[in-house]
Amino acid sequence: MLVKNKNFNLQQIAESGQCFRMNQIAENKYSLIAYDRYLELEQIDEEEVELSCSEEEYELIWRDYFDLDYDYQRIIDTLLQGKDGFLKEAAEFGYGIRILKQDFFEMMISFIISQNKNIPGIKSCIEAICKKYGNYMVCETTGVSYYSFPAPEALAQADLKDLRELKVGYRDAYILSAAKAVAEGQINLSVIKNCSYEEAKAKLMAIHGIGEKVANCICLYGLHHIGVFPVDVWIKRILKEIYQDEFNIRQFDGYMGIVQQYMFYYMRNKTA
DNA sequence: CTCCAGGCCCCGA
DNA sequence: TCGGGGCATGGA
Repeated sequence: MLVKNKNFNLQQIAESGQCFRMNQIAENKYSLIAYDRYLELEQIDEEEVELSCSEEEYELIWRDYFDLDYDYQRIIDTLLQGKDGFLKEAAEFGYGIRILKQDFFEMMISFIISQNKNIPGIKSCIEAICKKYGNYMVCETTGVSYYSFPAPEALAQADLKDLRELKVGYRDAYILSAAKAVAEGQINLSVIKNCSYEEAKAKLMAIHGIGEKVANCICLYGLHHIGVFPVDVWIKRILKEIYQDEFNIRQFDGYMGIVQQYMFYYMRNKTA
């Protein structure tokens, strides 16, 4: 299944720090596990990506997952035509990144794990959790075996000692409280999906182990509130060192989260 | 070896 | 309401 889009770059997305189960498997080729499925993707050229799935599956899952009906070029152009030098560089550098519409529960747990961890560390914890609490599956089209991300009910039955063995550290209780909140109904997906950003954030922050930053990431990546501006150590560094703490986060009202993604990605990689 | 990571909780002021 | 210490652990 061939997809044409001017702003669809696999490497950029895989390394953007928003998804943790997308990995390079060969030159220009990536694997992805999401929504209980396994997908392989190949960057054919700057504007073309080949997906290892049928057109039906693409229409059902991946078109929406990669937010392919949203015009990211418009935002890139806005930044490139603006007066802000840092944002120009960030837009040029982050060209091809999109904000994925990932699974809500997976984002909850992934960003709880993310606190005080680097991205390779986050990934290894998530894989360990999938292997222990997810389902063993085999992809029909590729024959590749993998573990799905666990359902809330499965993870809610974990005990702290077992979680600790997966090297999640002090986040064990946070993971458990979040899984129980979903499994027991305090957080209901169909309800929170229809909440405003403020309501969703408040519900999330009521969970032990979810603060403002993690709640914002869940809202942005798990609920697709693209106006949200998560502030982590890298963004803090930008706000202080580049803008002397005078950055106006209201200047891109309604899509500040996308701009944030370009800023984060540029700052994290430009000196690496 | 040391330093740091897409932070949060908890405590004392 | 705000600031700082403590926290588990692996990667660099």
